[in-house]
Amino acid sequence: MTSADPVRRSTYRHGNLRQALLEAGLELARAGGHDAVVLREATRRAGVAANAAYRHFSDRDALVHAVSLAAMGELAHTMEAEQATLPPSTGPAEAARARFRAVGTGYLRFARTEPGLFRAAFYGRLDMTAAEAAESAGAGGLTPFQLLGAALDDLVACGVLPAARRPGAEFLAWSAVHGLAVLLVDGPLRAVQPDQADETTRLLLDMVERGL
Amino acid sequence: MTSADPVRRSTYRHGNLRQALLEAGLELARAGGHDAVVLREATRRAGVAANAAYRHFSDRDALVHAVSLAAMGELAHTMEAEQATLPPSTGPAEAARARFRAVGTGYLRFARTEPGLFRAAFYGRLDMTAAEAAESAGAGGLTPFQLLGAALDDLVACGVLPAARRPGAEFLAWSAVHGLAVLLVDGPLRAVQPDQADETTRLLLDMVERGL
DNA sequence: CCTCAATTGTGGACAATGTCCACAATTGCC
DNA sequence: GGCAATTGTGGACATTGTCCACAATTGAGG
Repeated sequence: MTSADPVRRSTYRHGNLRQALLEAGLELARAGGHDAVVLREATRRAGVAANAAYRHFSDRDALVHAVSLAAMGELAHTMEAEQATLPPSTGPAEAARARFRAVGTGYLRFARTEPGLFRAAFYGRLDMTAAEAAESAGAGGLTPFQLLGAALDDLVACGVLPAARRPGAEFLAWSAVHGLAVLLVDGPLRAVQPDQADETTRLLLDMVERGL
Repeated sequence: MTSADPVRRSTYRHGNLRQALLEAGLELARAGGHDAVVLREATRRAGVAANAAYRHFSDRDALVHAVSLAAMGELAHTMEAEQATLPPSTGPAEAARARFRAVGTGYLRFARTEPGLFRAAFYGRLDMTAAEAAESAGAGGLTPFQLLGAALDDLVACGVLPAARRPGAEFLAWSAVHGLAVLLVDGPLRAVQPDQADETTRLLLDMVERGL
């Protein structure tokens, strides 16, 4: 089942090829990560000749990069959704703590629910500009990285995290959560049972909270 | 400069093709990570027809996997070297702490020094058996994962780490260090300056020590 | 309304790669 | 000394990314 949906069109122009290619690329990435994003298959799904893609993406890499940003956007959505499910807390400090943990659990939920998109989100030859690009943002307009930063700011504002520890804290928390995600998704920990993964997630966030 | 060293040989048999392919694969991985390991190029460098590889590896994936294990072995060596440079410590607790940190700094040194091998070490469709395979061991016979476990055991033995926190601790420490490594090597943090990476490494290990 | 240039798609081609099949050279065991 | 297993070779095929020349369509300016 390589090519699906060979859309026949009557007009010579496609109309919205760039978007169609991006969506096809996202589907491919969802199924197999960034290196499952194959240009020709995307054009096939869009019902268009292979070369047409080059009118919208200079390169296969350009398509993959666009897919990366979109995948990061989906990650942001999952993180927002996780924060939205939080029960009302007792106090502001507890609320800030819960929001912070939700950033991590949302991140890991996404990685385990959409492993292909997760891998695609972080392997497109990207730098920090990608982590702050508007295309990578969720409904609230914040990228995953910015959601983490906001949660950390809240921790400081509520006195949970000493201000002296704030600088660079995003990279520490990010590293810990990202590391577990990578090990679970396509690292040596891929075989662990879901409930064990949940438990490890909890322990990891405990460690981060204590250690930050 | 695709194929180098087109070794001419007089005998029909190569003599040690498997090893030659593995070494060629390691060189390719060193230069470009696991997906730079291309079967035909490896055979070219070994001075042999492309199909000869199939007598020793069932698949390209099998070659990549062997390269992964070998790369993990090199990682183990770097970690051992890092531990070997430790100055004599004041007490056993300090020594255990230093050995533990050396595991992390060695890991990150390897990732930054040999990014290609590092990537290759962790993307070969591997599970925990790879982390404990003899091929992945260093001079001391321990794999990177086992070196970490030993360091944690020492922490417990010296009373630095409560025994109740020991179960699963390797996965927490590993996640944190691995995450930073991945973000630095081909994640969004690839552009940070070396001294900033050093500083972040230090902060990360502080966090882990406090939080474990 | 008509022309003409810019835009967007098409078709054919090329090199590279992983992998398969049939065949050849060599080795070593009985 | 013969014969079967092992190890390499040669040629082939499908797939992919990418390039070049060309075709269809669109839209702006006269």
